[in-house]
Amino acid sequence: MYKICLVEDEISLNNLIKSYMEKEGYDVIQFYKGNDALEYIGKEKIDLWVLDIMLGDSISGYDLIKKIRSLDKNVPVIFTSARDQDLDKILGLELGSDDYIAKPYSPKELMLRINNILKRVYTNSNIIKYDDYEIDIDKRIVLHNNKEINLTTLEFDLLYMFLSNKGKSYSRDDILNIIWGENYFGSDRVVDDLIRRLRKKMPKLNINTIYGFGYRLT
Amino acid sequence: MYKICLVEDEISLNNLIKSYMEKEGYDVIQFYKGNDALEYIGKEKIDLWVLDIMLGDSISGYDLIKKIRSLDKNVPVIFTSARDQDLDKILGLELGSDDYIAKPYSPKELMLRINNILKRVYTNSNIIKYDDYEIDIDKRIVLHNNKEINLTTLEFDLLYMFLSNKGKSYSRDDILNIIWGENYFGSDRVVDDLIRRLRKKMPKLNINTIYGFGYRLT
DNA sequence: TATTTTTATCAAAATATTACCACAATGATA
DNA sequence: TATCATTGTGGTAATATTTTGATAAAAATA
Repeated sequence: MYKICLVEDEISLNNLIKSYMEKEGYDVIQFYKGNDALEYIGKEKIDLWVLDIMLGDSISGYDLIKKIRSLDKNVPVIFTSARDQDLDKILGLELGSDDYIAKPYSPKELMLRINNILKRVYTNSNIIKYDDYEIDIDKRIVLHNNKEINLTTLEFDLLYMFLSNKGKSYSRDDILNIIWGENYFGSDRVVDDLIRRLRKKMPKLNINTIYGFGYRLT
Repeated sequence: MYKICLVEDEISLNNLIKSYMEKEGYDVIQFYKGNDALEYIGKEKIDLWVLDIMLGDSISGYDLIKKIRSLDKNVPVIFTSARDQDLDKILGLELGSDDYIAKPYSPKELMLRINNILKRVYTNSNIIKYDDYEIDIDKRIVLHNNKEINLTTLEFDLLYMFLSNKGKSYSRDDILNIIWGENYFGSDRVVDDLIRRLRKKMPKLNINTIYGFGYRLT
């Protein structure tokens, strides 16, 4: 599920857009004040920002984009504005995959744009999301709030096994066969330790122990 | 400098796109009305057309493309449209190097498409940049601050493999298959050594080792 | 509750993998 | 054939990872 952060000081518009987004199945974090949004940046991994340029307080959309970009050069951002001259400023930024939509816009149009952008930016990649983790299968890397978590080959394979069948229970034998292959005949206690290492590196992973059987990711 | 002709009846969108194009360094001729555009066709040499299908007056994008094609069979054209069913009609045309983008589109996306098409159609060099390196794929040469770095065949193939999918992790087997082909049955230690040689010649290349798996260029 | 079985944790030991180098083999070229 | 550039090989050193074994903790069982 994509997480969208919406910053808009017109309260009724903000709520309207939010409900549209939620209807579409997005997870929405909304802010009415630039200050609150500014403080929030970096706390959670956001997939798309929708920023009004003119916010009621001393913080503007420009201030927000600067901080956002300092932490993530690629996350898409859609600006909204009522004034044409703001466009030039935005163009001056030349940063990331930005987009612009002039006020007054129809919520429908905004939603179409959002869908398009998310599809374009995230579709060609093979990325699985879990909590705040982003697991890129092709690159074999795991990001947590844009910071890379370094997994060994076995650890990554185990993680991938769990993710490719979320909720499935794996016996120790299953895991040995999948990760170590059928020619491994050592002790099955290695599984415990691999699980331990993965839990340690990715504490938010919900790996359940099934006593007397094996493990499961929920 | 490329000359782009933009035909779009939504005035604000037209202006927005025009300023994006100019920002990118293109020479833009804009029309709000199909009639004006129709009259203009053939007057100047245009490198790329961006046509809205539904124009406000009696002339549609289809009428324009017919006249354009009667004079130039190859000039690339990008259609824009709000309606899905228009897509089928366009595909039915089967003319020239056309492209299609659905409304509402993000200006960024349109610009990306435009850049790609112009590059594909008008340029025959294919140069990838990485740090201070310039890699010319067709000529198979690498420049570093305008000084040529001499790579062997295998080294260049490896470099090209990495560049064609930046960030992707390649297992040793992947690399053996891609570089040496499927009929190679020697030791996979050749991979290490090829990596070592490439690293030595191009030290700024960020080739990561994935212990127990393979390598990745970031 | 006491006992047994299973799992978690940790650090040291064992193992596996990779970097590096020099040299041998190969293959193209003059 | 001699020369040259390139590629493959094998050994060693350096590194990263995994396994092991001991003990503690937790869960099931009687």
